[in-house]
Amino acid sequence: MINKKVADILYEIADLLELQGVAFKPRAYTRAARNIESLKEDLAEYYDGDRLQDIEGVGKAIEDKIIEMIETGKLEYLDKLYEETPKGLIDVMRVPDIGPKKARKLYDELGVEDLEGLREKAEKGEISKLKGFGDRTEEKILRGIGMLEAVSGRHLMHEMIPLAHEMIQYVRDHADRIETCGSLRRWQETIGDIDILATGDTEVIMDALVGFPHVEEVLARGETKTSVRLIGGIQADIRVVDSESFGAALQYFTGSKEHNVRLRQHAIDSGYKLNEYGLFDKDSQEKVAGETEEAIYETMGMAWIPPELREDHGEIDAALEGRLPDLVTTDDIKGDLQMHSDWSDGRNTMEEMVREAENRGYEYIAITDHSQGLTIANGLTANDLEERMEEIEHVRQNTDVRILNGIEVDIKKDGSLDMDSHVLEEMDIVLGAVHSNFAMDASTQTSRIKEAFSTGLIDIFAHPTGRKIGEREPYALNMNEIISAAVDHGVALEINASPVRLDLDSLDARQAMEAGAKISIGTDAHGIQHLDFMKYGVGVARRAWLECEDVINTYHYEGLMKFLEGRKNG
DNA sequence: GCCGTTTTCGGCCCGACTGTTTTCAGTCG
Repeated sequence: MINKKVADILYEIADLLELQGVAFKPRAYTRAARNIESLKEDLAEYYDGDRLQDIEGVGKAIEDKIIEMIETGKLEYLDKLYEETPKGLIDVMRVPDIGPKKARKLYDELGVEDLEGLREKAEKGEISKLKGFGDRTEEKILRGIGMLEAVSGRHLMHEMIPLAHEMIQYVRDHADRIETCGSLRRWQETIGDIDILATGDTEVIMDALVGFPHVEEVLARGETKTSVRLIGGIQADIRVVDSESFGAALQYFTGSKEHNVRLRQHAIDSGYKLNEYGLFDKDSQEKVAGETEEAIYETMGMAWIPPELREDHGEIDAALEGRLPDLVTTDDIKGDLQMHSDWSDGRNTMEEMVREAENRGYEYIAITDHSQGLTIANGLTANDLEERMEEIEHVRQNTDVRILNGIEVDIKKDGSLDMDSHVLEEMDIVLGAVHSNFAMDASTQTSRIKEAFSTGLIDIFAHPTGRKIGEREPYALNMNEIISAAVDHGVALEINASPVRLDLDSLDARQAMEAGAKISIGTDAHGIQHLDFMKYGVGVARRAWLECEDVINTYHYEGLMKFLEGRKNG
């Protein structure tokens, strides 16, 4: 897929144009980049079919640039922009409170070309002498650079949720009503900052917030909005509104930005104006909705849109046409199809895992310890599996939870499986996964995996891309081919719910669903507390527009068996 | 640079907060 590469260049053009003070074009490039990024098909196929302009946001000029990139691997326009505007200025813009205008001014008047130059000028006190800048700005810049270096940027969901909850608990008693919004409410896989909305006495709530023990610095404090920086450089914004505006504020503060821009445009087109205080009739200025989110969407002629869908990925049109999906929920989950016991690298016994599954009300679980090749994870041999079976039989006698005798079998370099086929045929469920030779090129890696699918022995392809967020890039892969092979062989693709994996991600999962593939959400638990990761996987599934029928572990036990046996017979 | 059952030209979301200014531009979400 060249999509990501092309999108990144378009983003870069947008940044550079913004630095030049060019109006509107940056938005056009950003929009095109976003749409290309979320494209299901390879851009090369649009090129081959002469359909590039079918992509929303791509007109003649951007089409020409994409063609040039595909045909020559270069883009003259980008080189020209570099000559006029140093690339390092894009980093300068990432410093809080520095946008395109200030970055440009620093370049024009002080010759600042990158972060290092910015630091140097700030330390020398040259920045505060510039017109429009002052001592406070200079201090802020120095602090901002330090923060950029300390914080890699976004944070993982499971680290942010406890912090957000703690903060809400701390402020709750002082507020009438309080909710998390932003990317947390949308279940985005990584979180930039914590957004909280409340109603009540503004002064009291803001005082409570800045008194929260983890607050390191108050970044801004106004009448309705306060921003603080918490430990680890995490920013939290709290906004207080009247209860009659709560729905409008919740909508606005949940985002995404792209969804809001599109929704506000739709409001204008329908004769309204939408802001965080309500939906207003354009002519009379009369408020027609605002207390609830539902009323805002409904007044504009559409169904309420679940936060997970609010990414401007087609949800507004779907809502207008009454074809929003009936999204899967955590309550729909009947069992967990990937977990490890102390037979391989899990921390808990099978018995303990089963008790926790009972607590969660599951109908079934699959115990999927690693296979022999994964020695680092104490992978099991055929003999081990026989012994483990005795324990499974024993535990089965004391529980209503159905225990599937499973394995996560390693897919070897040549696509063969790390276990004899007659052993795998005896298992209730087989997960296949790649744990080595990540560095193959895309076509070799894709063939390797398809080869494994063609054995007919794999029920679920686990953590399909192998990525670990912020740690390891996904291996090179032709996802289109993998998905269509999965459909052909009846292999379910996993959404691995471990918060560092979330693999498939929501875009791939949506693509898989649209191609007719089935999905399994598994926690990959290596201990009882990890079974709680299910909610993150469901978050991904919801962001992928998945309904119950798409997700095999929403099926009752009989339904799941039918799927697994249907595969084997098919 | 893109787009169009109000437009093929003239629009392009909207408001809060800060710092540096004496009324507002820039940044942010």
